[in-house]
Amino acid sequence: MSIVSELEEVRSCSTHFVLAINDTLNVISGKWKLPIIGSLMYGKKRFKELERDIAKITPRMLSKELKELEMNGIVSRTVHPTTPVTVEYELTTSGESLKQVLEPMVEWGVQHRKRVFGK
Amino acid sequence: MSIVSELEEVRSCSTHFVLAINDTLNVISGKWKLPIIGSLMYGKKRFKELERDIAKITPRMLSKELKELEMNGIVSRTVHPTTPVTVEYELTTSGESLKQVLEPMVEWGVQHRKRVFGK
DNA sequence: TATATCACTATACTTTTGTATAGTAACCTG
DNA sequence: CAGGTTACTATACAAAAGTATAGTGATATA
Repeated sequence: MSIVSELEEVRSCSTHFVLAINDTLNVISGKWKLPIIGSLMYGKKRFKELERDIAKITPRMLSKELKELEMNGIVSRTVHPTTPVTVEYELTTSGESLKQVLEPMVEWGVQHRKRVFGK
Repeated sequence: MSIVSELEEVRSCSTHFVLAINDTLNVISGKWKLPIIGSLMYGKKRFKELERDIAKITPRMLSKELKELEMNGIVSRTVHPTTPVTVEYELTTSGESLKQVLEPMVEWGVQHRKRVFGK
């Protein structure tokens, strides 16, 4: 089935429509996923670099969210056998492609804020 | 400040970028907001109609989420003094404009599912 | 008079999500 | 050989989000 006709079908059924959006939502929701993705959009980073980049994140949460992002194919993890080991996290092509959904969210967010708290 | 130059600024700063996306995310996140919005995309609905439309939602959650959506200017609430009272919920123009962010999410969600569970 | 409809609200509870704090193992530097 | 670096994990706890169940008041119908 082509992507175009599949999208037609999903759009026509409220249940499938909501499910597809939830697939996307699950990937980016959680308190720290966006800050992590945002940071990785500037290039690959090591664990400690992310920890320093993202104010107030704890190593537990960073580790947890990175694992989920990796499972979802959004980031890749590469271990370099240096001493001490260094681990690099990087956006996959799927991760990069999230820009197409984040960009409209930025636009809507900015416009919404204007509507809510005057111009 | 124009919307265009403002978007430029937001895109250039990781913190503002994440904040704008979170403004959007907060409006649509929660287990029941998308089903509600999805249902209202087919036209105005009364409380009981929404309750019947959305499988397994409790009146408590429906009431709670509708209140939040109303506060955020996504839905409007109109009371008709019939007996018993009927209350109609409808998407505002802000609510309708969410389509511009939901549509890319549908596309990404469908493509992501293909990538994750084979074609 | 008994039951049903409408649009909710109240109370108590469980589950999920996130925080705080400390610790691990391997190695390098002073 | 004490202290710092790396990338984490373990345990306990607090807060937020969601569920289950019952009840409200006005009115209409059987």
